[in-house]
Amino acid sequence: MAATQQKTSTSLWKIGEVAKRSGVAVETLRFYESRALIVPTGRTHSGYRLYDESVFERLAFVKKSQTVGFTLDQVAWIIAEAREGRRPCHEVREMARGRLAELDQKLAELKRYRRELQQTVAAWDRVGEKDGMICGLIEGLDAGSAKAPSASPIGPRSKSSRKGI
Amino acid sequence: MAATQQKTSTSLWKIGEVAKRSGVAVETLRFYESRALIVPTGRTHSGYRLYDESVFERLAFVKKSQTVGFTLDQVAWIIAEAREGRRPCHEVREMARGRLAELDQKLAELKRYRRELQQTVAAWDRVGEKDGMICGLIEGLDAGSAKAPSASPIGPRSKSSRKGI
DNA sequence: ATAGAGTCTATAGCTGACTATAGAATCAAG
DNA sequence: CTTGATTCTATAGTCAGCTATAGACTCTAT
Repeated sequence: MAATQQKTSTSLWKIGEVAKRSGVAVETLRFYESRALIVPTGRTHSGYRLYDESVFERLAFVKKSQTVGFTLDQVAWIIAEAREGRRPCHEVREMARGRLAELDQKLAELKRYRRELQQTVAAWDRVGEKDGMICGLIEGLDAGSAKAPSASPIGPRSKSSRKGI
Repeated sequence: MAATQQKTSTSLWKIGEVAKRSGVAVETLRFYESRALIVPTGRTHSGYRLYDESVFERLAFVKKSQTVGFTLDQVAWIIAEAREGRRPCHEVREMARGRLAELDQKLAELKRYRRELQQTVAAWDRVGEKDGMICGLIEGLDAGSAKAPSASPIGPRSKSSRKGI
């Protein structure tokens, strides 16, 4: 009775313990619950959430899904389907296919950005410090001349190494 | 004197006209002004913004900068520097270098995601429909087992097919 | 008994780049 | 002169996935 952690045959975990073991922050766990991604097995008399082992598998599922690029909404949908006894394999595959296509598109995009940036830098090196524009950022290359209303003016966000590809 | 558009030697544009010609939305133009990216040459007696030709070059600069991945804050900084007569070429190059590194990192990340996703899909094909977990999304591969508190659990966003899978 | 850690709910803020709304004024055409 | 488009300012909302705060409880160790 004096054990540091009380373990029944199927041990139950408080949210902080789950956080520590899973690496997912406490607030995030509650947030996940609000998004129907996880559900505590029960509560203590005082309202503390209690999780069983399966939460770790579930969190792994969520993480894995995120890793391959699914949104939390998608993951929640999959989980809901599975909970209702359905096996949304077909749809999940569709999602995966869609995500793969997106990934390829983004890869191509990023490669384009990269090439463009490198060429711009190279152009600076050639041009040196001419006057007129700021460090030759525009004249460096002539793509994207702000005259096309149709093409989507895509701009990648980047702050530093935040998440978001 | 009865022309559709009054043009002086250096013609001035109203915000809607700038929007139409540049492809940048009116609200975005005002937003850019609030971020010190553009400034109207003047105003009409009634307060309408008036832009001269140079705004298009400026917008091109902004777009170009976005294309290579600079944030609006960075662009604003560059513009402010240039306006004060400085030539922030060195810093701009630093930014570019940093951005290039980021780009490479993200490229690598995306490639990793892609590979992982493809392997997961392939694993599904091999495994078929086993029971236990949802469509084998977890067992398909064993990376990212939600046990590592240190490594940042990076997850890319993707909207794609919102509701209908 | 009390300090301090952990947990609870509810709500608001963060990131970046917009986008939308409300309500008023102004302008151009018929 | 009236209608409708355009513009103005100021403020709030969007997206996704968290993250932080406030204020109240509860649990554990000394």
